[in-house]
Amino acid sequence: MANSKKQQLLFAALELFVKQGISNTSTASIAQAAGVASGTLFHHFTNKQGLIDALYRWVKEGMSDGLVTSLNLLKQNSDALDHQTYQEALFRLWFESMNWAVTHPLHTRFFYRYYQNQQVTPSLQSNLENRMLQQLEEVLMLGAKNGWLLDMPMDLLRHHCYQMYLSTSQFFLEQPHLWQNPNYQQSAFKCFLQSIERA
Amino acid sequence: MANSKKQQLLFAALELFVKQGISNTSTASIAQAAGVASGTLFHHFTNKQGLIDALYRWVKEGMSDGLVTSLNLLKQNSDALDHQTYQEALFRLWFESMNWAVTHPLHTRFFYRYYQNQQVTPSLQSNLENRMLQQLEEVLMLGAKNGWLLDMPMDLLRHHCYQMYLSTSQFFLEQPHLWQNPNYQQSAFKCFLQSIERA
DNA sequence: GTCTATATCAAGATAGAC
DNA sequence: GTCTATCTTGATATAGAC
Repeated sequence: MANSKKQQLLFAALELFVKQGISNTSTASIAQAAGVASGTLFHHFTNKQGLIDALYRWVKEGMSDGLVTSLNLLKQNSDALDHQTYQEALFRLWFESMNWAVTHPLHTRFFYRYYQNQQVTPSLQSNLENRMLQQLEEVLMLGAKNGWLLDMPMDLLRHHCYQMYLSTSQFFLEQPHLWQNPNYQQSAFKCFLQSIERA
Repeated sequence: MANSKKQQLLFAALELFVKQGISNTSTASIAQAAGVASGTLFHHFTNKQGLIDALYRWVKEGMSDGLVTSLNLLKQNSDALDHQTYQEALFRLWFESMNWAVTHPLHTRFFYRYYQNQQVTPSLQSNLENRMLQQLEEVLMLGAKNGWLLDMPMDLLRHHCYQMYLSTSQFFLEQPHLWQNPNYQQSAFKCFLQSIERA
């Protein structure tokens, strides 16, 4: 079946890329790991770069999907929003993101490692990136408008939040058992919240 | 002269790796850019990996050198240390780091891009990494001991600080003119300080 | 769509003169 | 230490049968 082989190839590539790096992984070995002939890979993807980009898109969309739900919930009730509800919404967003990272180690590692690396076509990368940053900005605007957040330039704030999400998820990804530890879980969020709240 | 050619090769590699990525850069093109014969590269480095690792070490040591000075200043006066002096020391440390990043864009980009990427030999990478993290921990212990910092697990705190340094320097590196803007400069530090201080 | 077999080629690395 | 010339390999990508 067409789609099945394509999926198998993507998944095999994900595993190998994370384990050994993209440039150390030959298309032949991907095909083999997927249980597919080497020529078949080039039926589904125009070339190795095409496979890399498709994989990146696939992974990134998986990451976004989880967030979009939480984000929409928050934006629906944006008219009558009090400070506490906003904080709780931020927490849910944060929590879901971390949870997704810890439960999808391969995806997260791949994304994190090839984020801003020339091995993924840069234009594709920044397109997907911008979509996510834009959504994040909407959420932050809600808080800034109400004076709940630090008075700082929005682009810097947005960058900071995004990077804190990336770096914290990376921390828990490396040590998943710490994500089960309430002290770590709460400290991480407190640190995040404190970094952006108006003092 | 021996050392000169070696340096030229390192610098040419730095430029090309940052511009096109490591795997898209052939040893031949590095030699050419350095104005050196292709065989000469393999006299100075055992192979391409050797060059990559040497470059990584070189860059990382350049980054650390600046910090060590600031760090020592702080540790010398650690006996009689008040809160304000500690905050000022943190600021100096932060400021020097950012400044170094903005004034050394190639080094910083290279480091940032190949940080935790399989393209640099992992054991080398974590050795250099640990040295820096250990120094950072000493500084944070000073603050934690006096109850000035958020009561959170030290490994998480250390990771957070290191990542904030990386991500913020990356922000200003992409837009160097914003580093000249006091509002951005102060906001960034405030955000950092607020994220780790006891409320 | 999938396979096998193979063409092509570029890049890493070496040999040996200077 | 540096150069030129060359070897070798392994990976991408294609051709063509099924």
